[in-house]
Amino acid sequence: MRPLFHPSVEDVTVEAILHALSDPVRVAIYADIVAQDCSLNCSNFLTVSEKAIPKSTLSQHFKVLREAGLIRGERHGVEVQNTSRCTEIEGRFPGLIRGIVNAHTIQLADVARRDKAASRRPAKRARKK
Amino acid sequence: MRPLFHPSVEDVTVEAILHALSDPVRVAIYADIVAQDCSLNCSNFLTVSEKAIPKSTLSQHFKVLREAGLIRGERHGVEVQNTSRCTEIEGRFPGLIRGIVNAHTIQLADVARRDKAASRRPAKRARKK
DNA sequence: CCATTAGTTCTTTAAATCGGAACTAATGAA
DNA sequence: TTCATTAGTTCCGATTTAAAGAACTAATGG
Repeated sequence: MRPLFHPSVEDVTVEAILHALSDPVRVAIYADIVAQDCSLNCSNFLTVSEKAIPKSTLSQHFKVLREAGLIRGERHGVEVQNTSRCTEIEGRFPGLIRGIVNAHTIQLADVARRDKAASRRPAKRARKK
Repeated sequence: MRPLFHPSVEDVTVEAILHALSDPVRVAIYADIVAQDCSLNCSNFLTVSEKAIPKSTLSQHFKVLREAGLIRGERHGVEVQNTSRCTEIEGRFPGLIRGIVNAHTIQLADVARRDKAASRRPAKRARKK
């Protein structure tokens, strides 16, 4: 089984990073990998935000993150261990990853706050047109 | 002629911002608008990096940037004046825009440096397969 | 050798993107 | 007013890209 492909840091592009992280499922995965700094296999993510995600889709998501240079995946027997490459990327694009992960955290908090407020409020009916 | 739609800052999402800026043409446009802090009409961008871009495509790009909350567009007679909303976004997601624009600048410099090095080097023929 | 587990690849279907052509709205000239 | 021009949008067909079920592969433990 041949090892997974990874671009070298100097081949990493801002566009690829932004594209990879512009998908809600992928940021969730990436944020998780960064948080526990490192290592999580694919199947740990079979559900993201209470929604089941087919593993073919998940496999593609990991591939996109890998090819954008955001994570490194090493096969260990039957499973792959993923680690974030954020120090490498920080070296080339200082502040980029931090800015994105931070923004994502803020947004998650905002959404949680809004949902909570909405559940305390009487059900708002659809606005008539 | 009705005014253009703009999301309020709290409705802006990280995903939409990253998606908007994951396109090379759109980052180029956005970086330009941010640089001259503000105002440029659509047709100033009919060519990006020596390549002509059809105006229907350009119109869509501006729409994506607008709806992501990155720029504000005001109609002045027949043309639209675009300004960046980066202070607003900075308020909600500190460091996000700076990180991205900065990374983009670094990448542009790297590409220029590489191209220059390549032009000084003898033409490298395609690797045989 | 077989069963199981973790991921990948293939294939079909659905959605997003690109760009040409036609259209609209504002402005200026005759 | 009417006509031409300019700036942008909208519509639509063609191409790209993404999603997910099914079939497949590779490693591991009986």
